[in-house]
Amino acid sequence: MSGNNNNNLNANLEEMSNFLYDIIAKDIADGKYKEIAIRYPPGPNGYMHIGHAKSVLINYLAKKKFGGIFNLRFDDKNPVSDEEEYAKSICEDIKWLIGTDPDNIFYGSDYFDKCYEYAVKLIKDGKAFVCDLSSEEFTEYKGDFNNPGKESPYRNRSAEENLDLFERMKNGEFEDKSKTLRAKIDMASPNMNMRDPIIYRIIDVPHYRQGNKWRIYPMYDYAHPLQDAIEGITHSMCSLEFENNRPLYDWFIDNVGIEENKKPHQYEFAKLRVTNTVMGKRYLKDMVETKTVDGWDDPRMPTLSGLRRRGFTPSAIRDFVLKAGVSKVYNNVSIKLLEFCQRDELNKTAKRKIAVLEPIPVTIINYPENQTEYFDVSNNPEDETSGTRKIAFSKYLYIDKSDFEENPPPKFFRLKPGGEVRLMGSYIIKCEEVIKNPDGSVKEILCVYDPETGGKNPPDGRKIKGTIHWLSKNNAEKININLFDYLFISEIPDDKNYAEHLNPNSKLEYKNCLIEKDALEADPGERFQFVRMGYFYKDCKYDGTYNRIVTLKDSYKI
RNA sequence: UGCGGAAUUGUGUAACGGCAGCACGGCAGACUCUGACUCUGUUUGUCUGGGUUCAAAUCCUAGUUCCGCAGCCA
Repeated sequence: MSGNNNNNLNANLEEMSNFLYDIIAKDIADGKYKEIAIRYPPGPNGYMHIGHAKSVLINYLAKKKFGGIFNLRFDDKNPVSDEEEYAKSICEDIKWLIGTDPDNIFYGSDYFDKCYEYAVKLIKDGKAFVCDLSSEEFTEYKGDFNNPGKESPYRNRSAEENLDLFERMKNGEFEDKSKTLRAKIDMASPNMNMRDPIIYRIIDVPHYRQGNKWRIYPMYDYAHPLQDAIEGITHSMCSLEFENNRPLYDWFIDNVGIEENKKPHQYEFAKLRVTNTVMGKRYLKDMVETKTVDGWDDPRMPTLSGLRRRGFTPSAIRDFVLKAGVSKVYNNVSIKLLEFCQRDELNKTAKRKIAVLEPIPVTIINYPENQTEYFDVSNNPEDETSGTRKIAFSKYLYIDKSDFEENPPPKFFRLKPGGEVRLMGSYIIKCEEVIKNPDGSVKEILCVYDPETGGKNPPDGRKIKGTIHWLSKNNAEKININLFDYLFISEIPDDKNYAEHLNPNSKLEYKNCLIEKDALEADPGERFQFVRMGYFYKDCKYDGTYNRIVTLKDSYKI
């Protein structure tokens, strides 16, 4: 299906290196671990995008490189936002991306009992307390960057009282938001995360997986390290914005009583950003809701479902992510790198087909009326094993509107009045006459063909610079073509004013395009290069519609 | 402003005291029955100022800029 890039999950493991893998390699060299345990922990509250792909791949490839296990763990501890549908799509997207299932699929919500036990332990140890402060009071007591916080008046409740209140929180005796369980750390800490953070809050909403079992739900900072510890994760990798949370991560690991040699450790890397699109879940959701795009799987979206529907291959996405690299620098990787990765793969694997976007009739005036002859054309000049196919030639042809210019600019090598051009794979033709519509547009072009040039060079040795694609009337089927391109022409600001940043060419729809007949019999999922137009993929939602995945590079530079 | 991070060419990423390299993009050329591919050439960089050293992107020092943290989000 795909060529060299298909193996980028295996081939480059040896030389694949980044600062995270250096840490792991050192830990293994030091004998700290024999093999590693890694996880990817999405909250099932949205669709995956290409930024998530980076995270998945960093984790999955670490397991491949160093040996061990790779868990998919749904961090599904928020009943308000987490949904089954999202979990399902994430499973699909990951399998599509890495070509296999994770070693395990776990659910953080299955650890709620364990988390509760640990919380009870913290209370008994005098390290957590039930707090009655309201949301507003909590914020006020927390202080700010310049001022230390104030201790909660409920901070010194007895362990017995806390135990009793906490259990009653669990049993649903209190209103939403009326009480929290907080860790007792340091209200004066310069790290805001350490100012007696909330570890449980009351949410009276049924959980998509646990039903009505729980009325209290743990916060990220508390649940995450425990989930890691429960699964025996060795290296917990997350994005940069959690650097300030690491001391808290360690605090919970230390105080909950995880054995020294079973303590997971958190490491941070910069998440992937890509030019000419947006990655934030809020933005993606907003674009769907404002109909800026047609849905989560709109082929212009950076979601994996969108990229998949556009026709991007998982191997190209992997290649892209690996080429973009891993560091701690705030980055903005060019979309052109993704396009390059996709072209690079498809150039080697995609069969060539001739398609005409905007057909103009061409009549070969010196060709017999009822004659058809067939030329052998390579399916892929890059791949000798791809074989050839037959293309029909007759008196009545179509060429693309863009391949004819009545008043050609300099260095225009395609068809022009009185000029010669090669019809790819067949004859050289010469433009004799242009017939116009009343509005001045081209209605038909009359040409003569040179019988000496069928699939071979002219005997007189003259050089014809231009080669264009074409279709015989009896070898043309109608299709629709969508030309997709990147979404935005510039950064979009916080005001979400998409309109003024949208790329007007991000989606161009063409009806009544023509394609070689036998292309319609293509295998599902097959990708084509429409000669000189780019790489295309049949839209899985709309039969008979082809999406352009990427253009050919500089195809029509004039 | 307190704390935590980060600064290498247009972009991304290497170099871990010893010739600043690679990829993408850009530009120029060669080739071409795809203006693609391929090939060749090419441009541009160590945030700033001091210091240590035979030698600094790398170590020290003082600054600058950018990012993150004050949700009962993650």
